[in-house]
Amino acid sequence: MLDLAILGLLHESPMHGYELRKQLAVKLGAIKAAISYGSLYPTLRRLQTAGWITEAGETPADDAAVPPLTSRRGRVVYKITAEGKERFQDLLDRVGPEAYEDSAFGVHFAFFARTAVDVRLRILEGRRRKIEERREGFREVLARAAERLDAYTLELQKHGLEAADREVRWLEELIANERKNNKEG
Amino acid sequence: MLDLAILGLLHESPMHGYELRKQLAVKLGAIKAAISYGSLYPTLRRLQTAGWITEAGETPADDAAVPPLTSRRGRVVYKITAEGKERFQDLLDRVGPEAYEDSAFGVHFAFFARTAVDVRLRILEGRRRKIEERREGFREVLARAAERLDAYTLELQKHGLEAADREVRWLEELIANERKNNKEG
DNA sequence: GGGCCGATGTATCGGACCGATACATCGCTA
DNA sequence: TAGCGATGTATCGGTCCGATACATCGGCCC
Repeated sequence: MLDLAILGLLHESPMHGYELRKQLAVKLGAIKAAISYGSLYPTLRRLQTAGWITEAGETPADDAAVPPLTSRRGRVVYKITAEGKERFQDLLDRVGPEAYEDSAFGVHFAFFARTAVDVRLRILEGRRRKIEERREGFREVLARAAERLDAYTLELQKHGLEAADREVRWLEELIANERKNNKEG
Repeated sequence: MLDLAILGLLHESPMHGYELRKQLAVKLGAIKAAISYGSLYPTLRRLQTAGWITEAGETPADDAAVPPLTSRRGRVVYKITAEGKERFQDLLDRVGPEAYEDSAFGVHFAFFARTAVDVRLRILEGRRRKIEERREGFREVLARAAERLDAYTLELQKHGLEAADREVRWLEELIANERKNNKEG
């Protein structure tokens, strides 16, 4: 998941870790909290080892005269490689059922602008189906067992039902739009 | 987090792992997906080692005549201990900022029926503050950088804003209710 | 001038939690 | 009677988080 997000951002422009995290927090803000450094830096190293990104060395030392006693560790700027771009497209296209899960869906959606139309539709419809099932779960609980639940659990179920319902409608809209643009374009 | 959820459920009645997971899926359905066995069973063992739960042995072998060749491993029913109940109350009462986070908030809320009024209010207000901040974030992005975002990212931000807005209003309602009942009761 | 603080920046470690997998039993139905 | 889906316990590898550490830089107040 992080792989996709990081490759996607670096695809737009080279960046160092800190910046990456901030941009990610904005881009995925609606979906999940900012990712932690405990995930980010190890992942960056892994991506680098895999050859999908490289260090692009921030303005390489024109102040080499400065004694390296306090080994001045500056920012590390990463950029995506050609292999990285391939890998990115691969991750975008090869969508399994995971793509409908809460976290993965958000990341995929965030890069829809770079995703093929049919893949977009497949993801949106899969997601819709999933949320519909979730909604059905809430309905059943509320219909069959409402009297056995305490007030707060009940409230949580109702809130969940409402949220699911709204997400389904949101997805319907997006799907309709996608289909329309698909025909017109 | 799991500790709280499991102790809470076992506080209501003894249960075995599988059942625990199902009940949890219902109780927390609005918040998070069902917890995995890879989390559940290790946690059960941990809670048992800590002395907070014990095995309550499903109707202890009145069929001891059956040869134990196929070491018939039946269901393992767990029940909460006195120490476990103390621990549960402790977890309910000692609320730090984690309790406002997405996952933790849901679990805390699910056991509000067993939570003191002032603690309930503190959690609800903390949560509201947190979501208000999130909402503010969306507003700022939309106001300051909308033209620089692609259509999908924009859509995600708008959806996030709306969801945050609705959650704040939901929390307002709950808080108002809590205050009213507090005075009346 | 000097000290402090918050933002910027890289990095690690332990632990929480998940997804896949394995394996066994039970009751139903084809 | 064979197969299948639900029930049930359990482990393993891997992803990701939260806390923590440490260093620099700019601005602010005294």
